[in-house]
Amino acid sequence: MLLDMENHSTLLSLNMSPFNANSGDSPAGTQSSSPMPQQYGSPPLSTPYSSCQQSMGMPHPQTMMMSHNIDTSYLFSSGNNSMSGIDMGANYQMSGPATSINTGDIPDTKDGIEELCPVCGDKVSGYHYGLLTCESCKGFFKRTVQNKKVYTCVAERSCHIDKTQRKRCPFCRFQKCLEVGMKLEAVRADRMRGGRNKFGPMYKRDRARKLQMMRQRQLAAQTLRGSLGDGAMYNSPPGTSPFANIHIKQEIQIPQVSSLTSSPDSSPSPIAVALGQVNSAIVQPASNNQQPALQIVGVQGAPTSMVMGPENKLWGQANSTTTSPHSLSPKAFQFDTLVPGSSVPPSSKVSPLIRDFVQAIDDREWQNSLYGLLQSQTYNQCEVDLFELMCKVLDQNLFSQVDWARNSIFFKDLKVDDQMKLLQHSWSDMLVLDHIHQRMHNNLPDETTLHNGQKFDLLSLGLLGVPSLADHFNDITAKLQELKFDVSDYICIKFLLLLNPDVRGITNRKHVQEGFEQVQQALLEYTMTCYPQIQEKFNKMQQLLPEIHSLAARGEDHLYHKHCSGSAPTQTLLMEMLHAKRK
DNA sequence: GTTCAAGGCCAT
DNA sequence: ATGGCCTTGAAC
Repeated sequence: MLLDMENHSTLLSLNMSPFNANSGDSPAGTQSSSPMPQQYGSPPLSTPYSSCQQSMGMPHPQTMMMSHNIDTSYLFSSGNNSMSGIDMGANYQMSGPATSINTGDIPDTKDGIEELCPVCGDKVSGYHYGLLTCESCKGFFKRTVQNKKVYTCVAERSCHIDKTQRKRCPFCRFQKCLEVGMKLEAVRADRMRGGRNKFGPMYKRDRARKLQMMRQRQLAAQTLRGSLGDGAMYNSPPGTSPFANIHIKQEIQIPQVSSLTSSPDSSPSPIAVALGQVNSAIVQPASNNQQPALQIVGVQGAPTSMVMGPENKLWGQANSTTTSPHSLSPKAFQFDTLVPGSSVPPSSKVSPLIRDFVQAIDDREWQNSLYGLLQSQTYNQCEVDLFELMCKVLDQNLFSQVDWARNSIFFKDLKVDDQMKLLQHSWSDMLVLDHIHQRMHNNLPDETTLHNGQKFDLLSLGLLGVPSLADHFNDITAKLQELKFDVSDYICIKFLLLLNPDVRGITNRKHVQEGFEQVQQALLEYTMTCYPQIQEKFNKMQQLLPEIHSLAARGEDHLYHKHCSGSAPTQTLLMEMLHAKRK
């Protein structure tokens, strides 16, 4: 089940690859040696994070991996999502449009965009080491890398970094530089001056995107002005007008999963952790990414369902470039909130089992997580690898799925071994089914524009990255639509996929079988009672399961081969699932 | 020739 | 050590 240990060890180097300039395409082809000191590559695996006083100048590989760990641990948060502990200080201000709107000029990127440094919030002076930062953070980053500085945090490795306090803790400042995406490999080992590096085209594209976004905003503002009358928006107090002063305040709610790919050798496998194999302990989300992310505390029996804290801001409303999540209620499908004409049957006709199933669905959370991840992953990034991003989203969905399962009736009573086997067998089917559900019942679009302007193909999530499966996917969706496939059907089918008594090696097959049959019975009664006009709805739905399975299996193959060719992130739950099935 | 993101310099 | 300003030089 666990990934091979050798994978774990290669992982360290793999994980460092973005920062290791020894690859063939180092900037300007000049990098001849890693700027990192030795301990960078050989972390003390046995005592990770043991002390913040530990002298560690350059970020430890493990601190770079914290995202993964946080991500794992979020499954175990008990209603106290502390992701807000990651304070990116991320003011991404675009005040340019205000000027341009007033003057009617089309701004250029230099005058039009006034962004704040993602590290400290100071004024940006240009692109430095991969992204727009201020002059001081540029210099700080350069000095740190060039001189192989070793910093220590005297506090909790979570110091707030802003313009006035950035000098206080270089350790945390450098951590933040890395978090926001400053690139080590852009610092030249040979100190050659001048010229351009491989990031040049990226900066150019980023500039073009920003310009385009500004123009779109300006257009929108002009349209709005036209419809509201000229004075309308200028009379608003600062910050209240939709366009006069556009602030895109970003709060990272889902940790970046860019380092989702790694964990120390000694750590349990993602799925084992996710399932709570670790002494049934609750793993608390790290309050910030500087700390041991997988803190195992000895709290037993605490609630483990994940509830977004109120501090988790949704996808920025001001962000006009990204499709907003649909207005979903916290629990999107409550039978009692039935509206006339809705396809959801009245609660009186629904068995308590199904009612409970449906009420446990939280689609708003699903979409928040999705858009939150897309947001955090593209934060101040000129361009991201869309396939890699898709894998990260799938991985996150997988974590959510494990979390859902482990809190679900029938499943939660099983031993972890059985749970693993069931999940290994059904995860991809369930991912596909989830996507069908999000698309059918929550109008999930097939595409969204990321914060950096790139288009992200949401449908590819449902296709597990295989575009050619779109027809098959649409065909299945159409058939389900004909059957008036509703939310109750969805969740029951999901349980049937999960509680598959035919999975090999299940020790407590009887319990799985009982659960399966109870859900089957409930679904059968439900379809007969609520959809008597649809002949054989139950059977027809069941007949579609092999089709979903075949689609998912093709997606799995594709992902597996991408992984084997080195194109997919490693050491993710997703990849572990792919490997598990092939063992 | 111009641009602009690298590295360097030096007052603080 | 910091950070504002200067110099450099490949890409355009």
